[in-house]
Amino acid sequence: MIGIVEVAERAGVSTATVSRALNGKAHVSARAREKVLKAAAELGYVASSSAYTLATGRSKNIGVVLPFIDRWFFSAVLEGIVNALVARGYDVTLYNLSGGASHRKRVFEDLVLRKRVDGVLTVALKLSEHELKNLTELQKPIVGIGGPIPGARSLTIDDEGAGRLATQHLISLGHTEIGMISGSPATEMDFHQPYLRKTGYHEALLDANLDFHPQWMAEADFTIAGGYHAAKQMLGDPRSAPTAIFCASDEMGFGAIQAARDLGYRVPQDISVIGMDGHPMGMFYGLSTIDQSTTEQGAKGANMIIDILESDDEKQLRNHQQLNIWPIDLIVRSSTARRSAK
Amino acid sequence: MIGIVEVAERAGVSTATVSRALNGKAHVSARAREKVLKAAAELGYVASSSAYTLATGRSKNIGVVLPFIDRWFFSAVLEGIVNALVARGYDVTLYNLSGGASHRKRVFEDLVLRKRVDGVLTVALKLSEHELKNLTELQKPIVGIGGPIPGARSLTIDDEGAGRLATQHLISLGHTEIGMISGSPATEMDFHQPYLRKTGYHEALLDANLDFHPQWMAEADFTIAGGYHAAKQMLGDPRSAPTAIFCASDEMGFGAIQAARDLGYRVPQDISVIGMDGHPMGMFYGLSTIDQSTTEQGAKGANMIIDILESDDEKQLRNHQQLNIWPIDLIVRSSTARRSAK
DNA sequence: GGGAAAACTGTAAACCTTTACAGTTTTAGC
DNA sequence: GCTAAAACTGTAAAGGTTTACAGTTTTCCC
Repeated sequence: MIGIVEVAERAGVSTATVSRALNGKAHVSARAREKVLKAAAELGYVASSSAYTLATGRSKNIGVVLPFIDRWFFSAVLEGIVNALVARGYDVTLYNLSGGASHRKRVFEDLVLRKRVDGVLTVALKLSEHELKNLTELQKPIVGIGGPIPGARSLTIDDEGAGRLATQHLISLGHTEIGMISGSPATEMDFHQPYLRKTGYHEALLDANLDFHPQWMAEADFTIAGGYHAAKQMLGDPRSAPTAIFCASDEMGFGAIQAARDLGYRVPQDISVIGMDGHPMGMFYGLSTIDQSTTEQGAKGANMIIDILESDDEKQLRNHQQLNIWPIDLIVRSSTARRSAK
Repeated sequence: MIGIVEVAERAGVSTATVSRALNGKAHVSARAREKVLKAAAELGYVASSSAYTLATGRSKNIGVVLPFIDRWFFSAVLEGIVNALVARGYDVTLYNLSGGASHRKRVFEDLVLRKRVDGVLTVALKLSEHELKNLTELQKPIVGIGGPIPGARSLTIDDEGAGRLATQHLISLGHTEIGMISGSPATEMDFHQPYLRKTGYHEALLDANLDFHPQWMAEADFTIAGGYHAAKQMLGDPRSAPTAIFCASDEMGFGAIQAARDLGYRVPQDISVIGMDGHPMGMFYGLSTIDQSTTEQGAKGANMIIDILESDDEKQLRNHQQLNIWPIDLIVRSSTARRSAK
């Protein structure tokens, strides 16, 4: 086992100097620094991170908490987060919450508090007051990606505006009977997105003086299967079927397109579908969408938290409400078209 | 800041007893244990993981190294890994290798060696001899998921058998002109899968006495876009177009179906397509496939490494070649059908 | 060349736990 | 009730780093 003392001996200096040299601190002569670097390289020395953490109280490790990993949105955010954090010399420890309430409690009280992480990044998560308090008390910065966290910093798109924009796109194509497949509010892990996107949809209809019928509103779970079943239900009754559907996620959009085809509809001649998120498969299925450059958003969130941690201003560490709005783009493809005469 | 001494004081015992009680060790009276548990709960005490690691040499943390996060296969494996590890009380630290060679070197030499992890799980990764040596020297167990690691344990499907099975399925439907879209061997991060699956394909053709033409073999990068372009090229020339295609991943299968449709082919009447992996979208696009229950495979790999770590047998920690074969399933859907008369 | 200031370096304490070892109490058997 | 053994408990060292503080060397200016 080779530690800092071995390096110190080989370089002919004290451990303090080795530490200073290796961490790029001031008060080390150029000659000493060079000797240390050489000795460390020759011995292949790497400081023990647990000893470092114990001595400094910093772990150079960020905890990322998300409800799912294998759904596209989350894995895309995670990709952005991990790359950005590694680029800045931080590790990332992953916590996922699909294990139920007791598991969730354990994650927050046990793991997160073990001084393992310097900060916490949550993705599309609603924290309970208790959880937030836990984190806040420890003076660990929290940044929420994909939805506002009351009392903490967050980075999120304007979900209401996104819902409005998608709906307005359909209206501008002449559609007057517009359905929506939204997320179910029951899903405990998510935010107000379902609600906010729905609000945007309603507002756009209202602004355009369009009718709204309850059968044009369905709830699903953000998956292809969910979108498929919801769309089939909505489009199955020819008396009330809308001519366009706004889906609160691209996956649900894929499902909706498939359901429409299975029912004999042509997309977009008979029915227009617009999704949301910017899933890479969208390009291949021609799905119009609201793009939110998910991976870049993850990277931005990661950089936000490191900026806070590395700020000289101690006060930065304290959490406080702050809302950063991330821009979105309307991408028009071949799943939306002008309403055809019935 | 509340530490073990505060708990000891409150419980009226020594820190040694607190430690033993909290870690479920023997040699603690029922009464003492109860007092400690009560005090710890009241104070909300959680042991510092860095101090724990420093004292014991164990981090209760597994490093997971993968080439991508936002591609389905990898995120599905990761989901399985994380859930299994958390269930057994381990954290997971993520390393991804999309940052190029220098980044890769840093991951292996720097981060992995900082005593941060008790073991390493690699996904579809080929380790250099140097990297393997680094890990082996530290007596840290390594388990490779999705491809054999020479000199270490691995959990993988029989890729050659999978290629043979997919091809035989097409042959059994009467196809005689069968193309394949395989991975490119250039992609440094992956394994022999491209090669092995291709071998299985060739063997099946040989066994059935079928011809093979070079234009029936294309290489792509495992993405939808890659599969799309490769299939378009292969199917574009009516003189040499095959009547069935085996794609080495479901994503490429999706792309191939789309390309076929864009060229005016009907699937499966004019052309059969079979993919591989078991992507959840396959169900919606009716893609026949070879399923390898990816998430469960991740969980199994995670459990393998913990079993090694928690084994009483010290020798277990040493790495040695060991190949565990994971079973696969042929799933027939609506993208493959009997060859129709031309 | 002398002195003060600046720059550098080393010693040792601190970070918080686990655990070997030694010491104490309880149990069990006669 | 005594003794030996078993069970429990506490003290203190160890784990590997960072850093405050004190001590040493160098620099710079007159």
